[in-house]
Amino acid sequence: MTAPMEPLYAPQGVEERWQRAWDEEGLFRARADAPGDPYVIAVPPPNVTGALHMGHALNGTIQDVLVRWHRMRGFNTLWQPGYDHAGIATQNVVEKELAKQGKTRHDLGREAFVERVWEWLEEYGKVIIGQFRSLGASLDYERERFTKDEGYSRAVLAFLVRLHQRGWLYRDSRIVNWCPRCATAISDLEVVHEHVVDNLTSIRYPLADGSGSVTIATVRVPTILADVAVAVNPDDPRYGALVGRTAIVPIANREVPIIADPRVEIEFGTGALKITPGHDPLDFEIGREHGLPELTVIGFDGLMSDEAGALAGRSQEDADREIVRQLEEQGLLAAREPYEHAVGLCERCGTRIEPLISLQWFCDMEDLARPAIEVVEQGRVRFHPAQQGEVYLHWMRNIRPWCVSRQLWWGHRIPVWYCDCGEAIVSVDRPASCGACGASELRQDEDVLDTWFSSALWPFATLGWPDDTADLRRFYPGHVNSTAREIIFLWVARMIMSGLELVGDVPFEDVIIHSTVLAPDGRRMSKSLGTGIDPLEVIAAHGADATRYGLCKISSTQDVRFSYGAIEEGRKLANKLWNVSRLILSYAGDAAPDLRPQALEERWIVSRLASAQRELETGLAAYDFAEVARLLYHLTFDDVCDWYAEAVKPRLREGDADALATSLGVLERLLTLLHPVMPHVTEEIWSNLPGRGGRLIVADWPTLDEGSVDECAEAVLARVQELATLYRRSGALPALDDLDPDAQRILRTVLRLDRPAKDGKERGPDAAALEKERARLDKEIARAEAMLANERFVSRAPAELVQAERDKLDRFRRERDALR
RNA sequence: GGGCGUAUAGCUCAGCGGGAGAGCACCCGCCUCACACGCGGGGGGUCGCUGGUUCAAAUCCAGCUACGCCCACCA
Repeated sequence: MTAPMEPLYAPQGVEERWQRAWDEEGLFRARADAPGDPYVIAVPPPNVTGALHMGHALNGTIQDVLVRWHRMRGFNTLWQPGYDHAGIATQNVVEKELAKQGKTRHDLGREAFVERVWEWLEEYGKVIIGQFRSLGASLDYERERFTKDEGYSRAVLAFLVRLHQRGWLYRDSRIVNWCPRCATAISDLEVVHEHVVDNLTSIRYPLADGSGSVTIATVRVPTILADVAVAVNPDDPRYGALVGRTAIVPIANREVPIIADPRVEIEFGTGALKITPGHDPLDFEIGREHGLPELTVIGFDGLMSDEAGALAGRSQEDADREIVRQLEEQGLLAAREPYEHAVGLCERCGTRIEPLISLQWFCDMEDLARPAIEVVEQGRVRFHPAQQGEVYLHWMRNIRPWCVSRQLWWGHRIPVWYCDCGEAIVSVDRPASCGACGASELRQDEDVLDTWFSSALWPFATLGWPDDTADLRRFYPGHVNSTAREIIFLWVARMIMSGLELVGDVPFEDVIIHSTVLAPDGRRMSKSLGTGIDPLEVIAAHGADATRYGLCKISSTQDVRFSYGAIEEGRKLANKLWNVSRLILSYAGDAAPDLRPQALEERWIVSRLASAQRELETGLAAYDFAEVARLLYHLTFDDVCDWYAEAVKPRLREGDADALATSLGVLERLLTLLHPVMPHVTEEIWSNLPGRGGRLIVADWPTLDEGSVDECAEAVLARVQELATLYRRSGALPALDDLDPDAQRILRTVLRLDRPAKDGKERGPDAAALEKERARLDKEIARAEAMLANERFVSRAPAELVQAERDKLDRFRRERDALR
């Protein structure tokens, strides 16, 4: 014992001390040559610029509970930590720093800017894994990896080369989501949608032969300058005669064909759609299929471009006003009304996305997706909860090409070299010369890869892939990936695809999609809303164990409100555990722990521990951490403290050898079961156990045999508990003659029947309480009798159910009689 | 527009085919030699609404309402 155990458990100091000790003793370390079956989880690499938030805390807790449980069961556990370089996010952070000095990245130039990012990371980045420590996360901190580490970077480039070899990679000018502020393309998954109110403007396009006009509707008036066609649905009876004729785009005065395309919605607007391949994804597709020109009037800065003529350099809002004014003058404005619709925003900076045509690298995904669909269909990869697997499958079955290039400076530079002769060489290392013309003047592609392109390799690039390392052979495939719902597609799907393609096996078997933690009022936790709760502050105030318990407790549903009540419950559990340990240790001191029970309360608690363990293991295996928390709470409070400890106390005082040994055994077992959820307080108490060497973190998890549950003892105790409640409620104690002597002793002990009453305040039978109890029993008896009188129930319900009802009726009648 | 989820005690949630539960809050009684951050007892609920299936529905099915999330090329 390091210090006398105070009645109030204070996690502060204790937790930090154990975090340091476990680490220094190397208990988190995983070695390829260590014994035991491997159990592997890779922590979702947080952004290098990030700080621990509640989602990380929940996810870290879930993973740590699993990892600690498996470690105790003798698995060779590897919980791999690390960081994601987070290309666009990190670049934005450093650009903001520069902006404070009035500079842009272009003032520094590419090399100096990237150098600046590294410096920034050195000073301010990479703090979050350290914050995981305060949660008690038993990560192998020595294995910290970064997606921009040298070895990891080579893996990323090797992935791209492989895709090229497979023929899935291609470069093309296509329409992409362009963020004018970040000045880069982003993937569909990095676009967030927000509802806004714009104007829906209906514009008359005169027919070239002067025979009338066709009216289109748009929310983006300025883009009419880049219109190249008007499309109608071929099945639209209103427009059948127009197809093949020519319309004139107002302002631009351009003659464009009227074409038919089934993707035009007959119901929407006027049923006629202006086609602008340069500024709309659907129009782009229609344009390519109909061989239409691709005009542009908006530039990469989001402003009207030179092609917009007189409006060049103006904002789209200005252009909108100006064009509407002119249309009105010309009598071509048919209608203009407010219209609510969804617009795409950049996930990182909130800027409105411009669909623009640009030259990018794309990867066709169908062949990558096919095996990744199969492994989920076949159950080789399972989602928890299972419905999330359907979400995954739906997306995978409709997968679209992935735009992997980004016009950023911070990231993995695309390993493609261009020669003036037109040759493009895809290679991990810079080629010495052009294979086609022999020239040595090669230019590397300026762009970098999507940050998710590198995260996709996390489960095996961290183990040394593409090299055939001992780690890779030992620790791949892994077992569990626990993550947030919003990155199923961005990350989980791509890991499964890359693992199957590059290593030939799934990266993990179970995908846990954990809850989204909402603020206590049900709103999203966010800094800007002021609804965020910092887990570090919660840990500092209530302790890591309490926080872990609380997070487990609330982790059951898809969305869950953060609750201080759940944390508080965890704190009370830690305190309760601490105090019952003080009780047992103060008596049992140097006894040798034993779990071969003699007396009834011992047989009972040993049985309870076993059945609770069984339920606990079921809960853990099903990733039902809320159930795990519930079980541990009731096991500790109700079973161990309120009943076992109360019952055994007099025997402990008397120095009964069996009681001393068993109570220590019970305590040890309880600490073992609690350790995965509450590692610090349990380790602290464990270290106070006399003559107990070693650490709880690596202690043996008990194995259960067939006879570990004593149903008889549990039944007798249940009867004792009922009688005690009846007495406490009514002051009346039924005859005990039919009770086991041990049971009578326990009842007398917990009810303190052998103690003299104070101040003559002897509590006699309470007539009202007794009457109430009688009424309750009468009701139960009537209900059971009615059921058994129901012939359909007796004949159709399962026999054991009918028997159970008979047993209940007997018991109720017995108790009713006892109350007379 | 498609998909998913949630509606049970004042609050946060469990239960998911046979006696309405937990924690917190509330009321009453206890400083009982582990813990007053504790112990014991108690009050409080047409289990969102409407139908259906069943001997039996909080629990299964259908529809409705409200809220939340994800996906989506209706301009």
